[in-house]
Amino acid sequence: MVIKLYNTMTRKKEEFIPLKPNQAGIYACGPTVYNYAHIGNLRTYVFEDTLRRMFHYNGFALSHVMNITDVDDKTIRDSQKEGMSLKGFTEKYTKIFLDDCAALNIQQPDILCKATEHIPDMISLVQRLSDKGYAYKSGDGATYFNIAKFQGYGKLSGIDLSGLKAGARVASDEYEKESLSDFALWKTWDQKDGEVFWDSPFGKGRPGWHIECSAMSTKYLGDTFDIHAGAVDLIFPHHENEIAQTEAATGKPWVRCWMHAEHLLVDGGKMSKSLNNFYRVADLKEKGYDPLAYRYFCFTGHYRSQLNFTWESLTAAQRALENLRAEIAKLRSSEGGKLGTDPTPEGEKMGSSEDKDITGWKDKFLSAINDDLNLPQAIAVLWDTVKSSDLSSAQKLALIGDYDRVLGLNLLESKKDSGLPAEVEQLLRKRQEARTAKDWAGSDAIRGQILALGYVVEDGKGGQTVREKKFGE
RNA sequence: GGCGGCUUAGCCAAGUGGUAAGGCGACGGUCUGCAAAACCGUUAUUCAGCGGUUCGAACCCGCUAGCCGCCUCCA
Repeated sequence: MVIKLYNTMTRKKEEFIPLKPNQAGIYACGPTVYNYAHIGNLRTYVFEDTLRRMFHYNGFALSHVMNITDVDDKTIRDSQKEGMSLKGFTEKYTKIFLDDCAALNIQQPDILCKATEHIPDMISLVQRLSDKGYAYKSGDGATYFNIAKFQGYGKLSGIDLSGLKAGARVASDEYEKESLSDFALWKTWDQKDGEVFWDSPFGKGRPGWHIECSAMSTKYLGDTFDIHAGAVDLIFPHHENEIAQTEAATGKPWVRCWMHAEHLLVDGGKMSKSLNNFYRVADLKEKGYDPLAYRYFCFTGHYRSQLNFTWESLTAAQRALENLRAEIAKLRSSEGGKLGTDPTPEGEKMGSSEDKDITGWKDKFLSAINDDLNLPQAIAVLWDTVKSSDLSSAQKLALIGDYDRVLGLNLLESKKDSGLPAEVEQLLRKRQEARTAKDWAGSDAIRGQILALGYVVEDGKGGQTVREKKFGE
């Protein structure tokens, strides 16, 4: 089936045609590891994860590369503030970032590359630019890219350089550049950098911000590759500058499709520390939310739309996920346990005659995700499947397992049946006694005690049953 | 000032020319000692407002209002 993706460069949804059949090379801008990632950052990585999973679902082989920016102004500044070495400092935040990703079931890219481990690659790229006349050294020793020499600057962002002079933020104080728009390829060491520097033909210093992405993406994916992804704020100047320096160096078209995720808003506005609406995965956990509820929440809006985060909407997502799990548990029990924990682990054993009913459903799901990753639509297909009256429980479970290869919500992961706490068991016995004696007040009081322990008692025809309480119950 | 985007029920949101997906919530019914769960049913004659194109528009065009983002190191 055709895959359509929106390309920021052309501002259109286009059929995705890979450079090599059934293979895709993807470069995704990763984090600068100087602080904790917030949920807005993570939205972008959830998006990239679904992109990755969508390709796998379509049977593509993937080279998915992500960088870790572990040297820049902020990492240097804040590592000094925390009294740590740059390496120790960035490793700390890299680990936290990866843990957060794991909590959201974001799969690791095939190649995770650190800027500091690719300095020679960057130096040789700057050298090439220098040899071709695109770079110049300013009075302070830093090496800059000369934008005036590059045809087509601004083609991604649509920015008009002549209008930039009226811009609000133009830092003209720091360095001596020929043009305000020129950007650093190699920065000169200064005292504030302390121990952090590398020797290079351009002097002692460190790479500019953009050069790492050009150097590492072409190293691992070639001079031209399929997709470059990131969040919208990177369109300008980061990606614009990357294009300039990469295409200037190679003389070839670089990225075939640019994909950008929109921002997460909080209470209708930008997340900011001063508004105290700067949330981390740890904050969600602390409030009792399942991190995967945040993943589900991300799927309720399209990646190219701003999505408004509120606690109310996260709660809705949490409840929806719990309801989904409850439905799945019912499907399982109606299968009488004859299935294992995962009826079709790969979801690929379809196609046998009895499963022909489900290919129509699979097509619906595939159409949704192949249409520029329409996850809200895919979620709707999931619910329609769960509620369909035309499918058997086994078929539904097979489909859910299949969809979940893309959704990554661990829908078929069976909860370890850890059993009830002894305290709850005891209360249940006491409550049963009270009920036999028709002591309703006593029975209700014990129900309250059990609820306080996190369990809900329900009285059905076969007596009382317990389940874990739902969020907010 | 320049550029881009958004406005769909109480909330979160799909749909982008053929007559309003899905989730959450709410309400009514069945059941229950009461609840809960479950099941059944209800919940936008209408898509910010006005005008235009069209046999037909939430979807295309114009204007108005409101909101958001970017304009040199922010995902």
